Amino acid sequence: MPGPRNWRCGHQGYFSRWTVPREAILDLLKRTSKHMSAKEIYTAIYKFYPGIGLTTVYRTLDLLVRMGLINKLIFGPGESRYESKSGEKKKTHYHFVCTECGKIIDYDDFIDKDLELIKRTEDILSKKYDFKVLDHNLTFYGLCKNCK
Amino acid sequence: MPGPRNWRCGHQGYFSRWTVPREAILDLLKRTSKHMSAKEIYTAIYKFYPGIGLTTVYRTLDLLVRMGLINKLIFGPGESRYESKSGEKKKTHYHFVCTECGKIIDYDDFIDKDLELIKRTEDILSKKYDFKVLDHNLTFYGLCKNCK
DNA sequence: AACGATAATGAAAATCATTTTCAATAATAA
DNA sequence: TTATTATTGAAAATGATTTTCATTATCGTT
Repeated sequence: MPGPRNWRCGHQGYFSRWTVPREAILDLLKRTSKHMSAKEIYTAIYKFYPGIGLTTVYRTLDLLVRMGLINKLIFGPGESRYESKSGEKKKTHYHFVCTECGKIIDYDDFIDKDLELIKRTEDILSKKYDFKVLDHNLTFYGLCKNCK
Repeated sequence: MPGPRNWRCGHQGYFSRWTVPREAILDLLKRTSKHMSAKEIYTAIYKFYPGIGLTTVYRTLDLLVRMGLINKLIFGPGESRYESKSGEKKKTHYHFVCTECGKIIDYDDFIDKDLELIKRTEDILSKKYDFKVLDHNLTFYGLCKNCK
């Protein structure tokens, strides 16, 4: 069944028509383990659906982010990258980024302690600064084994 | 004494002349507690040094980042922001970013536990993935007290 | 203190990622 | 099957940053 589960009756005002490009982009991101940029997604879809436009890719990615189906990753200057929250990578994870070659490694080892700490920090700081925490980012930068 | 300490004899190949714009930009960042964008820095310097160019601001910020004197902060799409590592804010700290109004709060409370955990994570993961960790980013996103 | 080599500068143009505009297309309700 | 209009794609616009290049100013040498 195509589209987000129950889209026929419950797409919650995010969209009104589930289209071929939307299905193709969501499906691609669910199947890949990579962290793809808009242009990479465009190129991949273009191979089997040459009618695709880069503008539509950007618009669809924005929609999927708002729907909470994918994450937008901003590791530094240049292109943003996207990953699905379901499919290939459903577990919460963080990232290593190689500043030399751009390689990205997902890690979810020992993440319980990380999450515990982050929860604690959120609690303390939301009280102290009266700040409602909605999201966070923990990323490590360095050199991968090929570049160091 | 202007410039990075000992620049006369020890600027380590980063530059060969310490100029008025460089001094002005580094000085501004040392004195402010804000996280300023290139354009904001340009506007601030322009008030007392109207000869300044935005290009020079970008070039100088890049130099200071490479020298390790300032941090470049990328919180999301749009402008990058910069903060001095010495002066106003010498302690290691992390950030809260309000996604509504853009307000940024520095925090360094309870950061010892954060740092300890991050150190441990770095150790474990650099072994497992053979990755040399050089830097990391921990940022919280949400709504500040005025926006929530 | 002035000179000279050249590093650094600033204005304008170029670039890159992303967003907007708008006429054409296609998804869905009737 | 048709009609409505949300969605699309191409092209233009935008915003942040980088590059180009002729001019300027720093600082080692005189």
